[in-house]
Amino acid sequence: MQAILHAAECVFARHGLAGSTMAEIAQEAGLPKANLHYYFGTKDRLYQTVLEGIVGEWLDHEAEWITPNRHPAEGLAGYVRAKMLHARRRPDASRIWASELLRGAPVIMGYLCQTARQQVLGTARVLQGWSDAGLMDRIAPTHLLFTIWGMTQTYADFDVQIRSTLGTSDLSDTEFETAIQTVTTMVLKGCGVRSPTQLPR
Amino acid sequence: MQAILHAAECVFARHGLAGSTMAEIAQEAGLPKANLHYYFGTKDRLYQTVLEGIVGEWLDHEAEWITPNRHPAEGLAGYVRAKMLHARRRPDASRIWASELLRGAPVIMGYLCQTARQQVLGTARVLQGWSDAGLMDRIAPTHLLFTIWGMTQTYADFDVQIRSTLGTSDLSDTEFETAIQTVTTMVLKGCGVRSPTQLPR
DNA sequence: GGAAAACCTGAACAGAAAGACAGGTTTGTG
DNA sequence: CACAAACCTGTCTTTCTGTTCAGGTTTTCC
Repeated sequence: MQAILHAAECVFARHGLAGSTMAEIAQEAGLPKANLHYYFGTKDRLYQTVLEGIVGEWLDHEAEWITPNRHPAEGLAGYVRAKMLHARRRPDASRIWASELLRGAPVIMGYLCQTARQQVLGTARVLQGWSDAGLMDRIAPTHLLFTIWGMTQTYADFDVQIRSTLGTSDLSDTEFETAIQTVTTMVLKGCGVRSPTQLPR
Repeated sequence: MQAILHAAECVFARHGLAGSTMAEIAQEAGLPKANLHYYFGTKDRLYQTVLEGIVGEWLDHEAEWITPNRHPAEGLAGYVRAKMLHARRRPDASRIWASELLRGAPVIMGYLCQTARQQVLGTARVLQGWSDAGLMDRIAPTHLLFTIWGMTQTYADFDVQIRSTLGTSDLSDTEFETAIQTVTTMVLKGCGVRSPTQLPR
């Protein structure tokens, strides 16, 4: 059951929904194909289940780090780091999410337009608040989020490109730390975040 | 012939390689299925041909904008704008490229590790030169490129997410101009690019 | 004008993959 | 222990899809 979901996540991440076969997922899970159908009925339902498990992770760190009572230097840095670590720890989840979006999000459109949208707009309001309080530059809050998502997801979704450019078979921890540093710097300086030594709030 | 490639690009962008069928591409092109095979033999070869047409676009603007004799303020802003406009003008191409990378780039791995890598490293050297000349901060040059790619591609690949967040059925020109502004600002400030009023070079 | 080459396509084929199902095994429960 | 419920799986069926091929049409070139 859990093994199936794990195997499915792995296979879906490699080949996408259409490119994955129940047979391969079954083999990855070490189970007969019919077993998957016993638990999940159809391939689409299995995919949907996997996706639902991933969906929550997407906005996880947002509410934790981007809050009104934090200083943006702390909030943004923490958020970026959390997103980057997520990209490193769960690249399969990121890829499935990316693949779903690439197709136009047929399965999770509802979630995207409802729950997700509300939370993102809420986060954007916090960013706006930080700007209004003079803690950082005026910058389109939603677009700031889009750019952060873009930068961080790149490290999960397109790591072939990154690895082939750097010429390594996989990113070392130190190289990845450089990546985090770079993205963090881009965000903090890019938003003109004032030093947090001015007391928060 | 050209119609086939165009139709294929459109369909591949929507469903990915595995999710696309020759029948759908044929229909999109208004031709019988057998015709596609007459020209391209196999589905894989058709995909490869489409991809080869796209591959070149990826690095197109890099050599044009990021050159030693430009000031980084001009070079980076121009590059970002070019990439963003490309994302807007040819989202299908961007999506196919993204989809290929997501799968681990089985088809274009060779290109990626050879031609592409060399050019990217060359560009990185220009960025390094700008830093050395004191025109911008010291920042890991390759990672700077990765972040730019990430931010710009997001607007093509994941535009469902962007549209659903903003609550519009498609991005207006002015909204997109805001996006370009935001990304440009993030990059220029993020790299600490000095004002170009100090005469270039 | 005629032959050869290139172009085109309807119909059939072969393999793969999703799903159905019947029958078997284990687990839980009174 | 007995019975039911849940669990499991080998095999079969059906649908889909990439590909082939035989035969036709148009174009090119002498």
